[in-house]
Amino acid sequence: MNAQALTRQQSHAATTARIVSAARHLLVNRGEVTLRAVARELGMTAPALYRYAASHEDLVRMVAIAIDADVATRITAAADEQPADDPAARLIGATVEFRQWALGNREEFALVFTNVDVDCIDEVSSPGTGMIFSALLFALWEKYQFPIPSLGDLDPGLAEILRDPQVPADLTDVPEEIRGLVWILERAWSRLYGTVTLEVFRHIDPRIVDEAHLFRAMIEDQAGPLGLSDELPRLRALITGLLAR
Amino acid sequence: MNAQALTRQQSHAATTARIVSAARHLLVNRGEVTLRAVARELGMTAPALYRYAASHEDLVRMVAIAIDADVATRITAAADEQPADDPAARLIGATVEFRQWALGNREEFALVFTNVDVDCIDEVSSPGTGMIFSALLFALWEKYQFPIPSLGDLDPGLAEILRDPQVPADLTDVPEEIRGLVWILERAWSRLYGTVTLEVFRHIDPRIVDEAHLFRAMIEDQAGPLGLSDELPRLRALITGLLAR
DNA sequence: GTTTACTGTAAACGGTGTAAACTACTGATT
DNA sequence: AATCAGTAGTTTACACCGTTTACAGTAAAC
Repeated sequence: MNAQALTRQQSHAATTARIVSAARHLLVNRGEVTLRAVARELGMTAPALYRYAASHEDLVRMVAIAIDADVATRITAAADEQPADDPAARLIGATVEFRQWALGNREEFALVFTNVDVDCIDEVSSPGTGMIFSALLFALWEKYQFPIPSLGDLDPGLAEILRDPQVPADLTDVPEEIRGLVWILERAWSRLYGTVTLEVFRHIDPRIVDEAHLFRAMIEDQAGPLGLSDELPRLRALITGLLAR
Repeated sequence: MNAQALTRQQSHAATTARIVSAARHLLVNRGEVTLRAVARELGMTAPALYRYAASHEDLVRMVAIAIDADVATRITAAADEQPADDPAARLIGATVEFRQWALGNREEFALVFTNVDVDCIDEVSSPGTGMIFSALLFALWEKYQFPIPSLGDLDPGLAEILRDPQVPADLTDVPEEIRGLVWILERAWSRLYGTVTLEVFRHIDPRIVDEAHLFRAMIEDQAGPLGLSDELPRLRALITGLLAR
């Protein structure tokens, strides 16, 4: 019973995957996702898709989740390209990969990261982008021991939030002294997210985007607080190499 | 002849304004702009709109331009609420106003500032958001004379871009020593834009958005480089007052 | 006073999301 | 192994969308 029942829902999952894949393909190529176009791509009719998605909005949400998982995979792979004992290079690798992916896939980036409607992504069980950067930053701290603000020095309301963070779920069961790391994480993420979004939507001189001046400046800004001042020349070269690909 | 000819194109401009207004109303309330809904709002039929907009995309672009002009007006008004001889307060006022407007009008913000298609806004003749902040920052420098990076110290490619900037057009005919101010402007704008976008799209703990912790931290980050360290306590209070409204 | 240009309508075409009814098929139950 | 139920798909239909075409009225231009 189990084997065949699995076969059934496996086939369901398989065509679901094909649907999402076709939808992503359409998003990238045509710039929009249409139920009928997706169905056409699979040799089906549009109403058939309602066996797999409750609505068009639901399908788009599935696409967004798939993209999110994809970028998470890419970022992780980029970090793993660097030595395991070099958390600075790993963080840089993931950061550059995120930026390059965003610039190369503007529609997908816009769907996942600057969308008013689709926001149920954070609830997904798989480790999202935020959690990956969280882990990379934690590894960086373990090696470099850069200063972490004490929760007592921060605004009381902010400290309370940091004691019970929502997004980076893998920082639970972490001692009080390190909770300030969450604040550093949020601020670093805001800088990366903000810079990449600005670049993607071109609200700045395009030449600055092309030559990545702002992106580099953003990273170098953060090197000091993250204890990476001494590593900067080496990391600069690493960034140049990664950007050149 | 002139008076009546003006009357004609004035009426054209008037109904154009009514169309754009109705479209903005629909964008805010229904979350989308359709030609038929706009026409219904004005007691017309959809094809009539083609006398005023070449296409649906064109109409959306007109809406985006109207929103951009609106936010420019609001920001300018917010700056003018502060004393003319207090450029720090004026910059803070405009910055807070921009953030509050963005959080209160997410659809409109998304249309103008995080849109892949609509990008012809920069070409508009009226002074856009970027130019307003540019003027405010220049006034700030005139009073506080904070250090400006020399173009020679920067990356040569970057220096060349800064000598011939595209976006802030009112910085032409400005001496070489001040051209580094453009770089400061771009970086400050990237931080404001990035923080606000992150807050609008809620890619961070919502409580941090509600209590504006990240927004305040972003501003305080920039106080030092902008020569405002001594003014910080006073500006902090100003921000609190502006946010409370 | 005639002509011209502008502003609007009506009808229609193809495309969209979605609901309902219906038909095969196929995996699970007996 | 035969039956049954639910799954996956189609067909049809509806309301809405952007857009084009042809046409009518009306105000301006000469």
